[in-house]
Amino acid sequence: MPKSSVSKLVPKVPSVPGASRRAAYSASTKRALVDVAEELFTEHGYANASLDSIVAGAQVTKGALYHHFAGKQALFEAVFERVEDDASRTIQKAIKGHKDPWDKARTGLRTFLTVVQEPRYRRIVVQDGPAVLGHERFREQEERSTYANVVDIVRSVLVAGAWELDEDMVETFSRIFFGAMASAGESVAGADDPIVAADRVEVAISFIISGFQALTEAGVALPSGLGQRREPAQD
Amino acid sequence: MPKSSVSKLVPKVPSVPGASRRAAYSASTKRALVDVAEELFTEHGYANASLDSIVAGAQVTKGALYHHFAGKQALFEAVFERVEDDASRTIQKAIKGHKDPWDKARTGLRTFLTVVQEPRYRRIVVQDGPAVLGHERFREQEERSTYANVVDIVRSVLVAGAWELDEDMVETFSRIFFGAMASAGESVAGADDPIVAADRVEVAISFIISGFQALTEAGVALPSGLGQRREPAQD
DNA sequence: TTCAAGTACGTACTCGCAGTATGCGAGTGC
DNA sequence: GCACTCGCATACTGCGAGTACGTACTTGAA
Repeated sequence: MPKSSVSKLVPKVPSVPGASRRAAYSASTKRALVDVAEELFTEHGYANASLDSIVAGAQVTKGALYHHFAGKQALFEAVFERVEDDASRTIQKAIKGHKDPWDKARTGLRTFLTVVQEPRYRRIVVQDGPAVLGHERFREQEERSTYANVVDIVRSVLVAGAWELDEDMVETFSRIFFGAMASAGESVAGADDPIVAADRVEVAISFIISGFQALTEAGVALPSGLGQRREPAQD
Repeated sequence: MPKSSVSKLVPKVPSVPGASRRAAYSASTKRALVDVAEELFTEHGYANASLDSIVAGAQVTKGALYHHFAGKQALFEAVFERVEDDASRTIQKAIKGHKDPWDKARTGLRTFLTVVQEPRYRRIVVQDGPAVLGHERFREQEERSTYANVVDIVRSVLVAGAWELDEDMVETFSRIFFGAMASAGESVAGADDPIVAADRVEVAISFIISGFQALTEAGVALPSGLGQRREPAQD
């Protein structure tokens, strides 16, 4: 029994000028798939969200799914990308306009702590992301979105501190802060009172940054010429 | 003395006095299962390591597996626990004897950066752990092992800094440093030259800690009375 | 208008794998 | 010695990802 009549659920009409009618419909079902997938992946997790339930939710069949995506993982990746992009954009919006680096850092942190509380971000990016995509692709995706913001902020702060750093060191500091924020975000999201917890995190990180500033004033330099130090791994 | 004629694949003889022969054999197969599972989970990941391949590797059948474990996840949990415990013990051993807190922190960090390079730790704890166990159980497990070490170290450092902190703040700082270390560890493990990368991480974190020390000398206090600060964050 | 080609799906299957039901022999307590 | 239950083996079930193939509707050319 063909579904034939398109009476009920009408997809969005071709909003992209120049695109054909068919292409518009196609894009519409693809979006529907990603929408439903995001919802079910968030609610049940990657492993417990069956493709059958996803295509059912999107009112299509597996044929449609496999026409648009190479498989379950590819579908997840599409969802992942969207969630990450949204998060990244939210942060960028928030920090735009702040020119003082410390101020920018604080705002970025605060925004991140908000974003990380969204269920979809926690589940899809933080929890399932690494396992499903694997280290490799997970990192690749991150680099182009949220992590890039962190690098940007860290660079501003370090430059403001009048430290001369090679890029490797910026990388290292960024990784450290990114991890710190992610972990802190987790504890915030899981706290009884997220607002209080977020405040605590902010205080703690501000304190750490204060340490940076103190070192600036004291004229302490970062050791340069990394890569020379040798230590026989285990002592 | 047990009969020595049991030819090949002899399981460990009852090394636990008081335990019956049967119990010893049972414990042996259980260990074999966890051993093989650890290996295959590490190599192929949780999702791609089939129970059939695990029981085959352990030279038993699914009957044995389901006799000892409730299911695949339970088996993973046993593996996870062991890997975490090993890591925790390694770190504890390393920092034992160091009484200077800063020194202890540095040693702990260095050891952790070594541990996190073990494939089994990266795959089982870092990559698959959160997805398989879920936030809840993952955190529970962590709290009793590696994370506990971090809390210990952070507490020493903060006490040494002559700061008076409530436990919540110790928690917060610990989370932050734990996340920082985990993330840093990831970048170390993925670097072209892990030794150089580890050095960079050490320098960066040492620098941060130096900031703490600078603040100590400057007599800067941490803002206390957390939880009062409010920010109209909707709701 | 017709028609050939291709696109965007739908239908019906396969196969691998986690989990289950059940049987059975070898220790173990009495 | 005897019942019993423990530790495991065998055989099966069901679910879910992926595949092969059919088909209606578009689209562009003649």
